[in-house]
Amino acid sequence: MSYKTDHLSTALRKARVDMGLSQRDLSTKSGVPQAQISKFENGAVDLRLSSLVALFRALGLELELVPRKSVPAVQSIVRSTALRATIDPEQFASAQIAFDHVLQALANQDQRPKEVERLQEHIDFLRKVRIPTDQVKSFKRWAKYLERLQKNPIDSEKIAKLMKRTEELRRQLKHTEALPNQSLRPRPVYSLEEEDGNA
Amino acid sequence: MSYKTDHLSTALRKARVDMGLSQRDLSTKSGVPQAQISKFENGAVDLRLSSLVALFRALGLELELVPRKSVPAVQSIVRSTALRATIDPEQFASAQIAFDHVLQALANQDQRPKEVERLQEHIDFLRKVRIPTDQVKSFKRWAKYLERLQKNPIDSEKIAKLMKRTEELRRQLKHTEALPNQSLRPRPVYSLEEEDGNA
DNA sequence: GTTTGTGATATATTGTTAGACATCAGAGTA
DNA sequence: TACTCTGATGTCTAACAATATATCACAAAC
Repeated sequence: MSYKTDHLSTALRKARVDMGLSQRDLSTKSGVPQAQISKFENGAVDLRLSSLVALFRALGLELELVPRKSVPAVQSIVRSTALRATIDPEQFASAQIAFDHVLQALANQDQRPKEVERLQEHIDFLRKVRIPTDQVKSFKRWAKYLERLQKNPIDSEKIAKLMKRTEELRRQLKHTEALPNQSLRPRPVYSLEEEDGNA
Repeated sequence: MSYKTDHLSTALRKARVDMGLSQRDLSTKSGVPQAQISKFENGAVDLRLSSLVALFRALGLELELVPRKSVPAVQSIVRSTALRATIDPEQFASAQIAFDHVLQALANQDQRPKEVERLQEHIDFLRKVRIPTDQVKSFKRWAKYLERLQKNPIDSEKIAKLMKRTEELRRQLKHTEALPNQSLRPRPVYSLEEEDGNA
């Protein structure tokens, strides 16, 4: 790699990790095979523009052409807007769906209304914060557990564990201030149909 | 071209033209064949990153990764710093050398000291302005004429024509204000050795 | 300790750019 | 008219990305 484009590959890796995506996730989102992503991130391949663009677009990034003397100014702008990682919207959406399923299951059992209420409050909190980059992994683990819960019958033990994990995640994020003007329409527990994917 | 990178190709063409470079000039500067440049500018090829970077670097441009929401801010910064085109430094340097050659020839003939003086004044002016993008072509034609002069014996008729063309160019640029703090060390007529190329 | 997710590699085939040349037509100039 | 520069296009071979698929080692979670 003599032509020094390391910054692009490292930026890709950083952006991907910050969004909590694995190489395989990004592969399905962008259409670029996981093997290619790995090679690119390690500087072992000279990608074509089309592949590059596909990768970056999937991460919400654009390639811009900047005069060399304006590079510092541009980078400072970018830094200032990217202090916190934004979880991949699709990923958050599926976490929400899973969470709603669980809540619904709990409501059907109409037991422990107090716990339902607390869980609802927690997810509302998570909905309105942005995850600091170093805690994306925690969020992802939590979301994954939620998905697993969604697929299996729920007993009281699992509910307890969900409570515990949710509160632990929230504790980790307690230093994260809420976004000022993010509308927080209280999503009803029973509305499960409004989501859909976008490629 | 479904992946819509037109802005990169049009930006390349614009930057290249603004610097007064032909596709072949850019080809020699960047190492990318002229045919590829033509195809890329017309969206007929899916270049590899290394080729892209070589092209952009040769024009003093860098590829930067920008979050989609920051793109407008970045573009406005770039626009504001690129109001005027900067002539390719190497190109200007060779124009200077040619000009000095001509001046020296005139000095050796030690005739028309007044005209020598006026020409010197003109080149000093050209040295300290930036060329508006729509007049790059005029500058280039003038520089080319200078180069031709350098290679052939100079007679009084040619001197007259050089005067005419130089003054015409300067007239075209009269609305161009001088750069405020560009040091204008008066280059002596007889120093011809100080230039050298950089790839 | 078994399962799962992760990133790094390997192989094989296919497709296309890279690269070096060669034209070629149009515009501008001598 | 002839000459020059410019950008677009075509041809050929070799190099290499694109793609699909399969492992593999490591770590974390259950």
